[in-house]
Amino acid sequence: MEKYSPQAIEKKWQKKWQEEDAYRTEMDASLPKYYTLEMFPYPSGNLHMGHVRNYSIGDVLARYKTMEGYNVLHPMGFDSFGMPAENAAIKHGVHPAEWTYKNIENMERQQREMGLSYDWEREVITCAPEYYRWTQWLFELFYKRGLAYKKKASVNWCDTCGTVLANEQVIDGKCWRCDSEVHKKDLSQWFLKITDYADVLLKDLEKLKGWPERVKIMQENWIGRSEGLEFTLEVPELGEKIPVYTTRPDTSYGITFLALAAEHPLVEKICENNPKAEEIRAFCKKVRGQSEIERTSGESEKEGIFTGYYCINPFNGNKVQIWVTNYVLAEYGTGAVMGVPSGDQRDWMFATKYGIDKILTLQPKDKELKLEEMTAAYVEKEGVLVNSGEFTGMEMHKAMAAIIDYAEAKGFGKRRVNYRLRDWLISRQRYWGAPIPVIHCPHCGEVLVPEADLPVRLPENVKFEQGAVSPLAQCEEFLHCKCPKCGADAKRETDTMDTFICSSWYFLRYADPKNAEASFAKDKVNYWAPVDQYIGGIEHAILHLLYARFFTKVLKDAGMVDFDEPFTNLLTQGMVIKDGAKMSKSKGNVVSPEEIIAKYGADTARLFILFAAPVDRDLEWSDQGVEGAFRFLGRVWRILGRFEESIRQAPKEYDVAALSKEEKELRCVLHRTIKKVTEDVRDRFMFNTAISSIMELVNAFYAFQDKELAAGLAREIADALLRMLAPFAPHIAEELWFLLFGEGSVHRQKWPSYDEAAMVQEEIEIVLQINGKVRDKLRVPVGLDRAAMEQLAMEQPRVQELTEGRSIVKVICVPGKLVNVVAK
RNA sequence: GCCGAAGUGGCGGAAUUGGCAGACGCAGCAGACUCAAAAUCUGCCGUUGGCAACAACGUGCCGGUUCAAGUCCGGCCUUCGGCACCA
Repeated sequence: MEKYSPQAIEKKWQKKWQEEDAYRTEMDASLPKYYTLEMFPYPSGNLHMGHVRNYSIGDVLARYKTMEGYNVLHPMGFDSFGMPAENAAIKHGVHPAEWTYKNIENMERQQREMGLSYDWEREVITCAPEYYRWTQWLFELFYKRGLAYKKKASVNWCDTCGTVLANEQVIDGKCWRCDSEVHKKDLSQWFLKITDYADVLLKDLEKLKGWPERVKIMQENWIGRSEGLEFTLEVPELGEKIPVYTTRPDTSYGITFLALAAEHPLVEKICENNPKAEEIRAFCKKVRGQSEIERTSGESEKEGIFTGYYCINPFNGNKVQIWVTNYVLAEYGTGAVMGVPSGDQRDWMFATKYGIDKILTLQPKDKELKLEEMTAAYVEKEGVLVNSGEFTGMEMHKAMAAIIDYAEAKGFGKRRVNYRLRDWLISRQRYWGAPIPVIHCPHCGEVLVPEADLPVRLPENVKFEQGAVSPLAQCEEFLHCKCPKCGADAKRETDTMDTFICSSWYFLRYADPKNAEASFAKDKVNYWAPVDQYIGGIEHAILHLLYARFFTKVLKDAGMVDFDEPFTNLLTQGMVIKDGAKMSKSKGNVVSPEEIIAKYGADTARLFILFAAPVDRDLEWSDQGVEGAFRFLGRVWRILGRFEESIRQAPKEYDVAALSKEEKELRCVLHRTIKKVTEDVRDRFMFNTAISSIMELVNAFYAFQDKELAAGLAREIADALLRMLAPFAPHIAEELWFLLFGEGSVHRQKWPSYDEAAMVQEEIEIVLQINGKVRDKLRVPVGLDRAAMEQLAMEQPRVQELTEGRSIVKVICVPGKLVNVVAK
């Protein structure tokens, strides 16, 4: 055998696999299916180590499940609409499509060089008209079901990107892509009604047993369900009622002011014929002009202005001042909040600052509170009501329910559930996205583009200029059209869809990627989906994973799929870091996968990245660690080379009983390794320890390098070793399989099974402890009972020596493990 | 502030059900091979004391349960992540 040379053998097998369509998958209802999926990448141009990790994990699973006899779907595609392509167009004058497809070509090449077992026939590219046609079709489905609507709203705007953003895309008040500050703008925009599904998106998290707890908690927080009371306070002077929402109805008797958001619709009415109108308007203008960061950051000062008007607390008839403030959110609840200084710290600070009254309504069971002695609101989650009319003396949690009942009975309030989740803003003022298939007709209003006319194609002849409005809005040939209903001159919608729409259903398209009649055939999707194992980064915990769940639920309700959750199991991989920080160009700590593969081969790159850390933890990149992985593959190569002759000539069946004691022990190691690796891969995704075990097996094999070894056993080891190695390092396993066994791919073999009988040892080592400390070790026959163990232990000179002159309190025996002698 | 995860040798990490702490790998040290080096193969490798046998200590900190705790319980500390004026 020649020297291990990954460059030569990897190219050879990649070519062969491609020629033979080795990873083509077809639907086969007679086989159990397994759908494993890695989050598809944005075609930025090059793979980074995060991709390598993601795909290596997925490929191990896909190959392992195939060997276990599953019909495996393992596809790949590109999430190829989005800003960077358009920015490249502005900067370099290259068309986004050209830039994107060039990048896809390069990344595909890199993926092929990794030796990944994708069925490339199923590739999905979201910017292709054959795909976005169906994205548009799905938009129309949502529209017809009342789940897509356009409305004027105060929305997040990023100047740098020149577009609006969804709430989920605003991180700490900044744009998720370019990190510039986001501010509010009043615009007419398209939304998807994800809030209609808030309740079921929350409730069904319970079904996701195979999801990491932290991801579920993040979604739970994001949805933000709360229960409370909505009730109205009358404003007699204006003949108006102001609704408020509270989760603390038990404090309702303590209202001393009412706080309106600066955006509240009543503010304008309040300003009519109001001597303070100018002042109030100026205050609102100032507040609304502030950025999200200024308005919400940390302990920003609470400010407000008294309107001169009063409303009536319906519980006790108290007259309550109406204020406009900077700390009430317009979009949450009703945009108006009851102010209870004694029960809420923000209200306390506000009332103190502006000299507003305070009324105590809650105190601890065993202690009387006095307002004059308090320096902060009483916010504990237990207490008894005071100054609360008929509810005085009631325990607060009982009072919450009783007060809600009271408000409902009197007809001024209602029990209500509230969510933090807002509707999903999906329109983008950009070119490189799927056009929203809507036509605005002066006579008919909003009209959907007829299904037969889909896709609404992106025009190719457009200009890209820095800071300009969307190229689509300037493209006359795109803009002007006829109304499909009445034939009048009409205009197209020029907004495109958020790319997260494209990625909310791509995993379904893989089941039927070339369907030109529908987004997918129902039987195919119901065979393959839901995804059995989804793998990707934690950064999508809310964004993509919430949207995809929403889409799936809508498609279920529309009768298009039979399942209501898209991803049965989710694995969130850790980041690849170097020198303690995430790899990034700005930090200069990027290691290029392409260079690593060129130097050591894909097998080494894959093996290292799977071995260096458990999949869900961050992984510290180590150039020396890569060397180690490479050395290990070399060791495998050499030890099999050492026994090449006997492996080739050995018969499949051989007499195990004739093996020497040492050989039997080696065979025992082999079968224990098979068991361990199987369990680590199948049940725990502990690829790092699976690889360790294979290394231990190889080390045990090396003990025979200068000795005679029964040919049958050498063959048995080589056979199982290569099968186990195949999912991790597919090329070297294939090459050695070919060299040693000739015909047939290792990847079409069955996963090895272990022989319990081979794992039985005649003797095992047990530990002797005195008072819990290890003092000796002892080889004993397997199956020794407690009494015999104790007797044997007590006979040991070491035990006698150490317990001499002491009284034995008790002796604990754990069969097969240890004896602990407790002596005083 | 609320919620969550993590903390083990020089480093990455292992210990799955409470039962030998440190598997496997990296780095380091030594030996074999070689004129020599590289590569390869072999051995050693938690800390302290000791020539050694061995002993003491050791899984963020303090305490507890237990014959036995990295693992269970109570109380903290640190780091990272998510949410955060959500009424």
